[in-house]
Amino acid sequence: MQARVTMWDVARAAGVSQATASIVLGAGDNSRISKETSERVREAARTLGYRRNEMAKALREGYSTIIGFIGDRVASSPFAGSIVEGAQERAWDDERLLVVANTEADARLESAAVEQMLGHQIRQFVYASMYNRAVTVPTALRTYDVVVLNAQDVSGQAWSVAPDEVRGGREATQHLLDHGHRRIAMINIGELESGLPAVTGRHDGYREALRDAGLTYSPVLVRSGGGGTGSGYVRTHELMALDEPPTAIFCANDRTAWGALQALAELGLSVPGDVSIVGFDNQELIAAETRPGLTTMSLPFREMGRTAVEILLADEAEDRPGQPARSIRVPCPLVERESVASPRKVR
Amino acid sequence: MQARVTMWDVARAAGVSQATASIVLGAGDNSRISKETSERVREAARTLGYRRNEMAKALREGYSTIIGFIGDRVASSPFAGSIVEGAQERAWDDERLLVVANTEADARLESAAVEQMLGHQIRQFVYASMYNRAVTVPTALRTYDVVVLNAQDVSGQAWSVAPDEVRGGREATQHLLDHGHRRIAMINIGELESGLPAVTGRHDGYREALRDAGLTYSPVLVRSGGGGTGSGYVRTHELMALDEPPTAIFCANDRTAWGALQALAELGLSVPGDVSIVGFDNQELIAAETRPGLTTMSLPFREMGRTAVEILLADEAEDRPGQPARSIRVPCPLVERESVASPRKVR
DNA sequence: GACGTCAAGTTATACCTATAACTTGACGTC
DNA sequence: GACGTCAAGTTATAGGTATAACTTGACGTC
Repeated sequence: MQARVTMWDVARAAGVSQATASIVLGAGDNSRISKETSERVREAARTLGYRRNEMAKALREGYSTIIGFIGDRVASSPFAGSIVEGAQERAWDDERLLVVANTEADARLESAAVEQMLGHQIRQFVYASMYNRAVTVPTALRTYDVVVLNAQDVSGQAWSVAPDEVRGGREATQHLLDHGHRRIAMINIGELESGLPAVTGRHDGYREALRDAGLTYSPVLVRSGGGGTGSGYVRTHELMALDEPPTAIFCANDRTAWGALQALAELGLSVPGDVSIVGFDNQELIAAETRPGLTTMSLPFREMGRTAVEILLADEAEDRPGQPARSIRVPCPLVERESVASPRKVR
Repeated sequence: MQARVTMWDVARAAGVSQATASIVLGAGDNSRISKETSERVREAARTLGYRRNEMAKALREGYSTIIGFIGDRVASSPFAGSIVEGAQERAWDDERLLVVANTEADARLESAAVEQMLGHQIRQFVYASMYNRAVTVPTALRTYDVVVLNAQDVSGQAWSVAPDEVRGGREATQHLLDHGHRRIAMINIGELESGLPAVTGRHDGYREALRDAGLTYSPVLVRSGGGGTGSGYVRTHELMALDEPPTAIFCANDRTAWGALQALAELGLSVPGDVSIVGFDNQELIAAETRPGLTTMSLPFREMGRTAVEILLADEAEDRPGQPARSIRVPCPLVERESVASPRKVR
């Protein structure tokens, strides 16, 4: 409504030149202007309701302060939703805006989004994946600041931030060991050959924990499934039909764990009385609402989002040119609910 | 990497003036330039890899084409996640970027976000709420184009887009009526006095459907709960303990429905054999995974997001000044799974 | 053949900011 | 008292685009 207020207006009101207003109102070193003048300018800006035109600034400086967030579906997935939230939050701490683009894993959409963002002089990007996998950063972005999120960069050029799957698997298993379990099964969420970090990493962690506890890895106790409730249900029935059934099951995601709970209920076995369960992902909608509540490893989405933007901003501040990219592993904290207890004493 | 290529470069390469390049490359009427020259310019732009500087454009025009999305938590909530996706998708159809801001319902954060967006010359906003309620559009935005999403605008000044709760409630109930049920209970997700559209609307719909079917509304069959699994569980036990228990229950959300399923399983009653259940919200994680799968009303988040942006863009195209704001109701489609069947013949 | 009309461009300018380069006057120094 | 130094500003400019206003030449008309 009210006519736009520019630096000129502020300067005029304060009786100084536009340049002086810019120096005072800008972020940089303003020691060149006396205290009194500075205050007069700031006061004028305040009363006039001055708001900097970020477009003019971006044009002048050659880049925008907006951060681009490009994801295959992350923004919306109920799964990883808060990854955007974390990123946005961190950006916000530095008064930065975040634009999001969903590419739906469509290369044409992706390159259009990249073009559009580059057109907006955006120079810092988060390139996120819905699930932890290996991705290729679009060529057009290579020259700019990119952090790969919830994924691994194939080229190894860019920084990446992903959950520490191995450690998560190890700690989940360790939690069961700590309660005294010795016969611990695992239901995975895919084939090891897939090479997906979530699949191989959680399994590796499971294996490491057993080894560190001096237990032998028993292939018969390790099953792969599809990641859905159904496979958790089926695999659990198989496991419990063994001659020596497990006293605890580490399910590599919560849906699988839910299926396990259903199967155990059907068998008349109580959780955690007869069998303990640990899940993975901490999907609130499931884990908090099953009976009993599911003890599970939380995927630190918000944290990861924050970290990714943190790296971008630190990068810019330090202005380090050739520092080698690193791959950051964010730990997956254990969320304790009611599905774990000590095994019954047999004999 | 390669030096920035501007319209000047394109113009030079094509042997024309920058103005000509602008006219050809711009969106507007370019009939003033001959076919051949136009083609020459476009060709030059293509080979040079010209990309318009949107900042310069925004500066010149006085507004950005970016759309601002401000929400209390929508962007991240597993609940309404795809509302952003829908908005972004629609924006994208017109090659528009969307910036998101999570305000966490914090007024200071909100006004900072608004300021920041205004500073970026953003002039079109979606103001979204996590759940359907009455909201007040920030004063600073009043002069601009705002569509209120998943909420009602208190002032009635702005357009709003929200789910058609009443119709959803009616259709859910109708679905049970169609299967022959006559004794249909409802477990609500809050007190009617709260005035929340989700609570009152779904209830009104339930009531209308009964009335249209010539049935009397029986208060004893209507319970209010908190919306969680626990309340669904408790209320269902109460309902089934009645002298004449219902043959079907309309649960006003999926978590409540899940609790109902748990209670019925405990009572040894089969769903849908003994009792039919309809939920609301279609939370995939729950509704698709319960046994039996839950028949429920889907909240059209993606659709709503699309619609909101659609309105913003249409608004701009038509350039209609004083057209009165309208409140758009988006229908909630029924998603059929396995929790509804005809009632057992009694006697 | 003087004039109007039209197509196809071109010139000039504004949008708002940040900063390099310059100015001005006061003060200190020997 | 000639000169250097410094504080506290100011002037001028660039950054890329869109468009209003102008130019130029060809053609048609009476």
